[in-house]
Amino acid sequence: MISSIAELISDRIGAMPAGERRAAQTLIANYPLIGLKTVAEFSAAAGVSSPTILRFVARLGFQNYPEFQSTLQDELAAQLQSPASRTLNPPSPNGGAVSPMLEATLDNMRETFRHLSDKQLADIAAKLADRRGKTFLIGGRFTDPLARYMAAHLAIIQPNVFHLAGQESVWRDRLIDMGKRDVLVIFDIRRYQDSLVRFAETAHQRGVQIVLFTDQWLSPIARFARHVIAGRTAVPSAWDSSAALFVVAETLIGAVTRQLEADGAKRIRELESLR
Amino acid sequence: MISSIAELISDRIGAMPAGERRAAQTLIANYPLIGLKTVAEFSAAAGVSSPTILRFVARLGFQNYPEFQSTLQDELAAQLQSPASRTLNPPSPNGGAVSPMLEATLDNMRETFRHLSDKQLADIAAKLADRRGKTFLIGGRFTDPLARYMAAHLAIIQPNVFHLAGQESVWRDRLIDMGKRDVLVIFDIRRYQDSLVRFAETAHQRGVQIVLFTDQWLSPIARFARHVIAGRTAVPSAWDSSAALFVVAETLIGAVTRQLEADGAKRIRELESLR
DNA sequence: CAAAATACGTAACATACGATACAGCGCTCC
DNA sequence: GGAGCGCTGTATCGTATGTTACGTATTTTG
Repeated sequence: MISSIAELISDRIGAMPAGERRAAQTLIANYPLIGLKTVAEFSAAAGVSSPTILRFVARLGFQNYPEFQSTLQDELAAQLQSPASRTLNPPSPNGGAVSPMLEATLDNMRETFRHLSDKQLADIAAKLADRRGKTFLIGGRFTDPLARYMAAHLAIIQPNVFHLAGQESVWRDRLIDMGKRDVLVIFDIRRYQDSLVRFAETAHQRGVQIVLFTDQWLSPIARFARHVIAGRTAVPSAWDSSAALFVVAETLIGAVTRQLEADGAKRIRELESLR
Repeated sequence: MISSIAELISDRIGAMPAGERRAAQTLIANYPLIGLKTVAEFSAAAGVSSPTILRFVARLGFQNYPEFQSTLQDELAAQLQSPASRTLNPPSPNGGAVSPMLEATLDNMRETFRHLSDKQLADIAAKLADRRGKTFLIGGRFTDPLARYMAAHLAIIQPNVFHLAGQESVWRDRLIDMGKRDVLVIFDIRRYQDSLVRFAETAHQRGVQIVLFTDQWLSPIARFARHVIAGRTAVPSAWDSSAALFVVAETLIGAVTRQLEADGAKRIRELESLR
């Protein structure tokens, strides 16, 4: 079974004429980047002419050069999504089914945070800590618990935090309370829910600022969102993992708490005395 | 010092207009591949027009789109040359407040799983997959969302899964439905809730098998529990972290799903057709 | 609330890219 | 040694791509 272009090449390189073989070798030498550049650059690097490059990719079975490039990109994408596969096997300390799941989850978190700057988180935290407006939280089928989790914390350190639960008609009616100063935190990963998208759109039209927690393929809500947090969700399981988003949520909770420290501490003391 | 385009983006994303921010988000979401495609494809993926993409790369300081692409390719080349650098300690690309939180969380997970044997997880999974009895889930103030999350998944692959919500009196009355063959999954971390402890005790007396998710100091419920999962919760924040428990929950969900594969798949198909 | 500034998209444009036709060269096999 | 075949490069063509100008919508500011 041939899965990568690199294999395909080494399989057929024997049956190639000299010029095309040089093209093949140059591509293998610094795979796959040369293949993503233009035909002219590729040909220059290989020391052959453009048509030779084109004949080369044609011999590999591609209809045209763009098709060849797309395949290379897809290959690269698959590689980049699962860094674990590249790490020359972390020799699993306990060999069972646990390890791959844990490793994938840890990778997901690292990857998620790699693309998440302090500044971005700080901006969102500032927005959530801004007490001039209300904060609403809602999630999809599997992610609503994350919304609840976040709401449970935020509601303690500041007033006007609401988790939208129950039937669609119930929370849709609450749109009437939402305005420019309010923030709506939405959790939505595949398969994206129409009801949430519609809800987000309406809220957006009312000027509500949306903070979206989604997966790397971005829920359609992203187009209405002020802030988008894209978490990695792929794990060796039948389900997607929300763990990375969960950790981002916890990080945000911590950041908001820090910002509200003064007021928050006072509030917490008050709450304590209420018990 | 800004070394990668990704950092450059997260540095300036705050100062961008809406459209360009969408472009930035889509690029970050599946970095860097979108940026290697054509302007048209990029714009389509981001849901904006081509000029917006060009203005976006211009704002990042590039003279034209090809220059932007070249930089991305160079970056990719450097990454591909040294795969290890990605996984072995990403030398914290953002040195701010994010990193300690993330690092602590990752440590918590590793520690949690270090004391968790495959066998233990397999036993619990087997118990949860045993369809002769019912499964109840409940959690404390901050952990109830974890119970919900788990219930949302388990309820799909098997019948008789119930999340206990609402007022204490409501779920206490449901004790009457619980017996020897049933399983009660409880999430309880500091500060442990009396109501939950009492509930667990009664359930235990009725012969219910208890699976407890708690922190490393062990909730008093541990006395009654058949299985105890102790997760690390310490993070540099005002709150404890439930992330490690969350990952254990996801792992269990995966394990149960695998055990029920045959029946579960049939169930899922049925559910699909119900929509 | 009005006016100015900024941002965004549509559409036309120019360029650079991939594709193709053709000619020259070398190699192989009578 | 000559004829035929195959491989390669040059030059040209059509097109897809990046670019720019302009009008409209939206937001911001006084």
